[in-house]
Amino acid sequence: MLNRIYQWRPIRFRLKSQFLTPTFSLLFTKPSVSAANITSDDEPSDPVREILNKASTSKDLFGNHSVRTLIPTLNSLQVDQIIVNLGLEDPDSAIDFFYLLRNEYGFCGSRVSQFVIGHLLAGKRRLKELRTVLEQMLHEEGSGSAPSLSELLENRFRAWDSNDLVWDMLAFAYSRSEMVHDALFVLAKMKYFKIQASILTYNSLLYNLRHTHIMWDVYEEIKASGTPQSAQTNSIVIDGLCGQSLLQEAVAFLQENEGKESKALHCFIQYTYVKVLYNVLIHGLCIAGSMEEALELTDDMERHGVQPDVAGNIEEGFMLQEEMLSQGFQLNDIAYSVLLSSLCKRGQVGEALRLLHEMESTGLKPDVITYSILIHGLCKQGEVQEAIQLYNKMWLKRIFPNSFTHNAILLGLSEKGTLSEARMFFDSLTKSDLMENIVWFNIMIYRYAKVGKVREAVQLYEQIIEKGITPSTVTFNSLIYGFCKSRKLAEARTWLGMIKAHGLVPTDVTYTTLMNALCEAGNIRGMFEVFREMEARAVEPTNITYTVIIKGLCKQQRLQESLQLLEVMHAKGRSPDEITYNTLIHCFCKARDMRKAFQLHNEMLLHNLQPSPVTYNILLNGLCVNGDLNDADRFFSSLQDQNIRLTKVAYTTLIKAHCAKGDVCKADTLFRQMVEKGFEISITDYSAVINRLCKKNLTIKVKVFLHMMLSDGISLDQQICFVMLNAFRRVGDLTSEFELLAKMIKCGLLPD
DNA sequence: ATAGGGTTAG
Repeated sequence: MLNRIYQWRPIRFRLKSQFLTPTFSLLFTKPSVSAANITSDDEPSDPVREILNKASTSKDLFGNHSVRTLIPTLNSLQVDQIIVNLGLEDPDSAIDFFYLLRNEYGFCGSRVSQFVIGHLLAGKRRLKELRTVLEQMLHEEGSGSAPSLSELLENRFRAWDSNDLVWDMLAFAYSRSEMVHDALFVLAKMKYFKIQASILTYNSLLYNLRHTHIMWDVYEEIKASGTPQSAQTNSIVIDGLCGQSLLQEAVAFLQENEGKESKALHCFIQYTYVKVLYNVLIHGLCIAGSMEEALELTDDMERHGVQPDVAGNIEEGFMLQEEMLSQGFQLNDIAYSVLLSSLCKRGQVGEALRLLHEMESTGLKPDVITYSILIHGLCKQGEVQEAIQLYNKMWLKRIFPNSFTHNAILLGLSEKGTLSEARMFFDSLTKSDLMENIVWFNIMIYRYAKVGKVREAVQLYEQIIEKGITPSTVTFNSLIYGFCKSRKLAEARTWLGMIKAHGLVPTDVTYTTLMNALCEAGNIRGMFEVFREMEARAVEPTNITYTVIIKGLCKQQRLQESLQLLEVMHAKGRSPDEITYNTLIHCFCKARDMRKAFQLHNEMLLHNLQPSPVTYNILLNGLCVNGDLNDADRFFSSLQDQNIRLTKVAYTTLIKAHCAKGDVCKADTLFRQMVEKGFEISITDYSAVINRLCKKNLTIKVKVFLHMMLSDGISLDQQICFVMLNAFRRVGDLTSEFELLAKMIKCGLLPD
């Protein structure tokens, strides 16, 4: 049967010269297999006889000086003669002689010598060495060599002890070397000679062929040959079927061949669940229109060796899942974790929590990993309180959090909670007996830096040094960021030096942070100096670095150069993102070039970049400031018509413009729209409108907005009250003035 | 077999 599978292409017998290293000035020029035409009966030539004589008289053949001097003069034929003769008398000497030639003279022996040694090793059950010798031979011969090697084995070694073992090992070695056709050929020969192949050889072949239909031929062959199967055999078949997306076949195979506790089943369940999950997610993303994410996920899937289904097989996936559940197949805890982690990555934490409960109700025990995945997911979604509840729950269950868990919580607290909350948790971590983690410090230092508390940041740095913890480049980057935020650029540069002093390397982030600060300070020359140092140190600029430079160029009105840099980015594959474009669009708006601004917006779409809400805010503001307000209105409406996501800023931008330019009715309408959309309205938003109305003495409208604001439950502040009082006074509206004064007294904004 | 983390640009 196996012969049928593989039709041999004509074999070209390859002449291979074998070389001793040139220092020994001897070439073996005989083709490898034809060199085999010797037997132990051939009359040995002189050096051969001499060495063999020495061997029979001396125990230590290779310590013998005259043997040593003879070796470099031997040719391939003579080596074969020695090994064959030694092998008959004293196998150990033959093996030692072979290793000596190989290790000290770089000579591997002819195929005959290798097979002789192979048989001797097989006889001594030194199977690993046997495999190595054969693998080396196959490595030298390459694929397609099975017929010639088989022929040699067949003609010259048929009667040798351990010949069966060598055949089997030859097939195994071919299979392991991924020369599958050769392995099949050897197997076919073995079958012809009625030599039983071992299950190891079969499994290896099965594994190599598991993604082809030939797998079944091998499988049938195993069954027919009566070779006892190993536990691995079925797992390989299942793995292969899953890899070929033949899930129904896999189920059928399991039902026929496996109990419910088997390894093959586990292999299957995990595979299927991951696959079903991926497909459901991809399907969902396609429907939601996030093709990019869907494609990303498909890549991810293929990287994990899972073939995605063509769209439409999702239903099948679900049915399969149900079928499996109805048959009493159970997910194990790890399969649940895989599922949970994928859901969390997609932001479907609620779904993940539901699964956690399902898991618990089926009697499975979530472990520290399960909990960490969930806690991390919750923190990423900003649901830190939920995460902390879960964290407490795992303590109650005596499942102890590890560094994964702690980092997630600290990061969540520092992002969503208050700084002092994060600090309390940080202190509790550093006070406990845990191994201290530089990442905890980095998180806190960055947070302090961000809010301008450089002193606290530096104190933490000093703690790091006192405790003997090694700071990372990120530590210094965050400190530099802090000094930049506090506009202490000279000190920021000092810390750049600290990186080097600690034997660390400044990164793109280091340089970009500094460059941005210099740019903000208007020191474009300084920015370019840092950029030159970055280049000199061969630190690759990122798209962020380029964006900063573009910002700098724009500041100096070097708009053409900034556009050129945009091209450079495209050319270098450092693709500009929406922030790059926003920066540029902002610059062109400022330069009152709305045409170019919109052209850049279109270019974004061409490059498949989704303009962000910020992009629209910039463009809207540009239209409000530079153009006709009607243009701004039209643009705004068209965005609304296309259901494009807008932020509150889009509304307030337009509202402010209408207030300032006098169309208060329009402003009023927009304001109500904004409220209806459910945006949270603050005193700043009301103040922005009221301020502008007061400036124009439109006190009637001021009273409308004041009323709206109070009924919205927003309390007054002193500043806006004085603005209104002045306006009421200017227009002579005494009643309103006194009413407002009374309100202020009530709120404690004025001493009565 | 199952998990991740800190820093830069509008």
